[in-house]
Amino acid sequence: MAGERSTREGVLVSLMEEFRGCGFDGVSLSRISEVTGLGKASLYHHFPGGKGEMAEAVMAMAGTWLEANVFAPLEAGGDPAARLAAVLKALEGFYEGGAKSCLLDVMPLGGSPAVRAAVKAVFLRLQSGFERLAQDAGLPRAEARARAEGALVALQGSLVLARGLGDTAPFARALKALRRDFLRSA
Amino acid sequence: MAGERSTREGVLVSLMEEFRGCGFDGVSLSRISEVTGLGKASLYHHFPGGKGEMAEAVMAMAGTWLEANVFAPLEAGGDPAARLAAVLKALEGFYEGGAKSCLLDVMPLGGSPAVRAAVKAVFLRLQSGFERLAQDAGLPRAEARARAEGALVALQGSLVLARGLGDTAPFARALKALRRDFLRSA
DNA sequence: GTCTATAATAGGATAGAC
DNA sequence: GTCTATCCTATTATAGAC
Repeated sequence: MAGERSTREGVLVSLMEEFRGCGFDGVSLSRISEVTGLGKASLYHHFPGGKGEMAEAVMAMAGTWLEANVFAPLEAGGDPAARLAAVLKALEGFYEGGAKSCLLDVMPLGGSPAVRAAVKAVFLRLQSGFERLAQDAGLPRAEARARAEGALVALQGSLVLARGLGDTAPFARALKALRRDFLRSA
Repeated sequence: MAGERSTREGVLVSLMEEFRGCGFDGVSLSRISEVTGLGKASLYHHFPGGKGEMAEAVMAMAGTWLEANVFAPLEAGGDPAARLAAVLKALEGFYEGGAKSCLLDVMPLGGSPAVRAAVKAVFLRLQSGFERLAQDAGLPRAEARARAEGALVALQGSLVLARGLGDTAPFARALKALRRDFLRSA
């Protein structure tokens, strides 16, 4: 997910960094022009729909990344413990240990209905993916559902706390607790 | 905390609703003028520092509310179960059952250093307040610390999830779990 | 304390050359 | 595909009358 600046993907990576750092409304086209190295007109060549389309494209790219690094392990067969470890490691990297905010948190504010719909869809798929993982580990359906929601709450909440405190430790502790407890039998 | 629109407190209540609904950058002075019923010049009469000062005033008012409805019960003596119940009931009302976002989540994006400092201070005080409550219930210090952080994570995370899903149920479940488990002996 | 009016700037978006 | 130049609107903020 590293980005050469000249490719579309590189532009989107820079865009994502801006959006998750400042939120949709906090990012200006001038700023986007700076960080991507592209003039405003060039940006409109790539994203005729303007800032709204840029946000949707960022959500789509994040979706692609999630597909490969989170949904796939969650929904694949195989050892639940290994799948959990893979997912948490991927998320730890994505959030840079708690230093970066989550698009699912910051994008709904100011984002278009399409962006909000994407956020909702991702939350639902994460929920069912974690639920599937917990069930594969032998947990009953109701308990699996509760743990899946708990995992999403822990990830989002600890990121909010980490940002507010300017300290990544809460996120690190949340990951540690998930590794320890998520699959533990009831 | 109900607001007549003409008093300073009423203006601040309207302001807080806007800020927590759209974030700092998502709120314009025109919008603020609409919802408060005051012209822009009048707003600058009350808040010479402009939007930044309005945000700081909102944080201050929220701090006052927290003082009376959350910090006081957390830090008071008396039955821990009753204090927990009072705090959670107050928070449930403040967030309207999960329908409203938290300033601690949305204000750091775009907010001034003063606002971010206020957010951090509130998180620290909440952390130590919940920790005190758990200790008063007989939990060892380390466990009390962990539960306090867990409570903040659960509140923030469930609010993020509720907003993203457009469904207050995660917040309701988080409150229920806190009522059930926060003081339970280890 | 509130208003109307207005400035000054930043924001999103487009035209047209290269 | 990218650029410079420009447009239009919204935004923040202020002046000055009442």
